[in-house]
Amino acid sequence: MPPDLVPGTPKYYLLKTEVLGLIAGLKPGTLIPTERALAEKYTTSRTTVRQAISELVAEGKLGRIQGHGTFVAPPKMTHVRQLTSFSDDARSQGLRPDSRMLALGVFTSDAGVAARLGLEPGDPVTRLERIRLIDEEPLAHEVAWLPGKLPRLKSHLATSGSLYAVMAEVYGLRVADVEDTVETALAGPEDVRLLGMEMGAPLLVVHRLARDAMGTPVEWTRSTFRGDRFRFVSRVKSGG
Amino acid sequence: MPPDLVPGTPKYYLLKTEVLGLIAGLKPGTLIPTERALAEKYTTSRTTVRQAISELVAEGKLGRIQGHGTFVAPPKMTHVRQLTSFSDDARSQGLRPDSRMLALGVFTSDAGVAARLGLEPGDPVTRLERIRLIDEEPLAHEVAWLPGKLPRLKSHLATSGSLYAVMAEVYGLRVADVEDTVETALAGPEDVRLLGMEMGAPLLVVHRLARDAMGTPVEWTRSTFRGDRFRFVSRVKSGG
DNA sequence: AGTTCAGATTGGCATAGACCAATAATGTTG
DNA sequence: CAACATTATTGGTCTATGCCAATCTGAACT
Repeated sequence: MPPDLVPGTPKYYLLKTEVLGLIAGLKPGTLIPTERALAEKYTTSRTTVRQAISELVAEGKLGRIQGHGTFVAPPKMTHVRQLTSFSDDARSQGLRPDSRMLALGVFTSDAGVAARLGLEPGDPVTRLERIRLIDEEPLAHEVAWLPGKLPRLKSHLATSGSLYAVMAEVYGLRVADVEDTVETALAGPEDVRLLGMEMGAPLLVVHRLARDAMGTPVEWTRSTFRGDRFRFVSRVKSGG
Repeated sequence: MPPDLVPGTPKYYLLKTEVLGLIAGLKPGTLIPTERALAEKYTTSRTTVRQAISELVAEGKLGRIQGHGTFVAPPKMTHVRQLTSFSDDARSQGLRPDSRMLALGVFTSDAGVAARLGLEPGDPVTRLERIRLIDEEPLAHEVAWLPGKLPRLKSHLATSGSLYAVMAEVYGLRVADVEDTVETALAGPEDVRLLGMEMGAPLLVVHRLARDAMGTPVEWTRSTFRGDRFRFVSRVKSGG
């Protein structure tokens, strides 16, 4: 192990840099030594090795499977979020996008949803919950709230696949501008189940409020992205 | 402790929910019981307590100071990132923005910076490194690369404070559109030193490429935000 | 009252070891 | 040969414990 140049740097952090050097240049999927082997090699405890590995996993540099081993992770994918739809964006990058609908229904809005969509609490709203996939891999968990009832949305979605296209062409809801709020969170059991990620790994939580040309809200969405596998891009063009 | 409704949920995660309930409604700054006290109260080990607390700290719900204790963290602040400047944005929200310049100089561009700014490697570029503060608190660490030499930038910045204003008014570099890439990372010793955060806490790393009306790059910036304390908002208006 | 220094308190890091759960490898059996 | 049962391997969780570092407390001393 290289010398501790900055006094006070924890051992697990030094080990982390060590492992980083170890995997530099290795192909994604390559197995690295087991935790027990690393602990012995660097004369430390498995606890310390696990702290180092855990951070590298959280950063998306390593992956691990219980009973199998720890391996070099594939590089992050980029998700471009524009005014256009998820599926069109992905396809334009040469990726294979897909969606799995988990739930679709009409509810009476609570205070939070009503405030965001500019409705009165109790007004009907449509709730659409989906898993977004790219190349068969879960990318995000989305819950979208749309104002009103939107009859036969399910069949329209099955045909088109693109929510924004259906909103515009069938219901006349045209998105003119959006506001994205990005923050971090850590994966809990729900995220682990839906997105197949690690407990405690960082998430990008994106809230989107979309409005039409009149400034009337037409969509309120909460998306949960795997922070270890994806980046998020948003383009802002000035009105001129 | 409430029953383990989902079989297999780790004890540290149950404890996390427990502590969340404990701090619900408490004012920011309120101290919670010590790690040793919590371990005894919930008949578990300090290691498990620390795993639960550490995740709550990473999520920005708790803070802790060695030798002092663990306390309820203040709510996240919102940073709106528009085409306008950091300082104007912050002031419009009633916050007190500030900057500390760490370094300013002219360099010959390496391959990465040259590619992003549309230059040839070796062309001169200006590098500006700053810490962004809101209400005296470090918010972000920024390194900006601007094409060319920009003479007397330092004194101009000292007068105006706003980089975008100086770029436009003095050097004729007008930002017409930007592309932000957001991803997660974990805090290392450098981030801890500059932003005063926890080792291993999640960061929002934002890369911004700004172009003028002709599509010529005028700024390439890497910003590191504290994910536990801030959210990031970007507004996209359609050209129509 | 103010200062200084010693101890107690609290979080930060690390160790050693145990057992569980998922996977892979192996051997056995029909 | 295929299907199944057994065993070994590997990561996941948890315990118990020790020492270090930063902070706070309070007594002793100006």
